[in-house]
Amino acid sequence: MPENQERFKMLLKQKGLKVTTQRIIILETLENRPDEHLTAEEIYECVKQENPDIGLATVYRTIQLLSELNLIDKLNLEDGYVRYEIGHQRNDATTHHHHHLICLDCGNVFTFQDDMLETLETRIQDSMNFKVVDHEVKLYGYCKDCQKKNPK
Amino acid sequence: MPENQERFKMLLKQKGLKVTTQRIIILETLENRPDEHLTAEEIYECVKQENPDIGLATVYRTIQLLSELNLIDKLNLEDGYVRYEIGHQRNDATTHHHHHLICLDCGNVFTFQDDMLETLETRIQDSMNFKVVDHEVKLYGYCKDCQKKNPK
DNA sequence: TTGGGTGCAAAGGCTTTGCATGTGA
DNA sequence: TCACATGCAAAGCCTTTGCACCCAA
Repeated sequence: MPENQERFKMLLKQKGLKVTTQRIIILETLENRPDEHLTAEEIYECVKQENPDIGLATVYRTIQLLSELNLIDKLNLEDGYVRYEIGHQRNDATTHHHHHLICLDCGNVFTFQDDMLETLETRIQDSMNFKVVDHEVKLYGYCKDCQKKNPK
Repeated sequence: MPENQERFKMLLKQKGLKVTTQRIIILETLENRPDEHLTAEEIYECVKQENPDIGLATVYRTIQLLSELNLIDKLNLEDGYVRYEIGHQRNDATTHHHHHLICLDCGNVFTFQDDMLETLETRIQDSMNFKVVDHEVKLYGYCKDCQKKNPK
């Protein structure tokens, strides 16, 4: 798990950037919550518990940095906040993301992996002459628990 | 094509809302650009040519109304603007959208329809107990023309 | 007539930026 | 030492809201 941290430090050095306490804490915070999808404000709240003096601007700047380095992924649920999650391990070199199931009732976000999209991409590539390099899939609906709570 | 307009007028009356010049012009503007994905500001600029006195707030309010009535679709390209397009004709009762191909080079947005997603949805429904009611798919890559311009 | 609609300007709310100070290498 | 990083507050920017006036029905 601290694999990401090593990678982060390496990438920072490579770019002539500095390894600061704040940057490490922010990455750790995200690593400790692998299945959550936190807003900048939520990350800020978590991080403040470790380092009360940190500024929200630093959170925003670090998030942006982590995102550029592909260590975290963005997720936009169209509710006015951009959310972030630690990048999921990839054993190949692709930048393909996993996908999201968003419950319209409780708002929970679940993730899934499916390689059917690869087939779709090939099809698009052939039929429309469009070279796909990345994709994003969001499925909206009702999760198991919410279906039970509100049957019908 | 003015089918949407009739539908709009009907829905407005049904809800006790009024058919105003502004509302009609805004819908017409979107109908006249079926393959574009306009921001509120862009819609405002177009609409001002028909009615220079219109206010940006009215555009925002009408867009929201049209969106709630499912006459237009939202599209978020994560560039800080929400975009809108006239709803594409559906001969069934589903709310499924078409999908988008977004060129990372020229920024153009292309649309495509593919029913493979239905299969994916069924699969998710079975394997994860998640009842899918809507979906959104975005494929990022390079369009035909940009591939020609920048071969590699 | 009258309740919804519009225009304008101001306010909101998330995110970015400027600047003086702090700090890792 | 010194360039990069941080904190704070201010500014940006898209969007929403308050309010007085306007106009479909």
